[in-house]
Amino acid sequence: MQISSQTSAMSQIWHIVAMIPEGKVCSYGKVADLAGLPGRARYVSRALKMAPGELKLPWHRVINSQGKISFAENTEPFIEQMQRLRSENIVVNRGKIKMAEYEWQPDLATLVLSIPF
DNA sequence: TAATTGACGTTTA
DNA sequence: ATAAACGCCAATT
Repeated sequence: MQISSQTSAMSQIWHIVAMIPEGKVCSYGKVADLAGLPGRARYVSRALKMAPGELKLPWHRVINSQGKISFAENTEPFIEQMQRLRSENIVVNRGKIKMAEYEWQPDLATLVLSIPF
């Protein structure tokens, strides 16, 4: 694996995801915005897929803007994500949750000071 | 080198 | 509420 500017962008994303607190969720697009990559929601999904397992990122707390799990229903990862969310007291119905109730509201000051430039 | 693929989002119908 | 049509672009094929 090559350390490059791309890796840097991914690490930005990883830092953001790592900050999502238990019992809360954040959309791919929002993570991208917070990481300074507007319009790059798809890149967030790639970054999560490429993330080393040792980082133990709370990847299950990242869902799409419609409040739904993005893995196809009944697939192994879909089921795991749903179980992980429920284990944090998040109500999930048909892979969908109520965004208004669980969306993470990041504190900008903490955010800025937590991310390396 | 070129084409396809996605753990997505917004706009439009 | 649902769905299609775009836009996006690194990684994969």
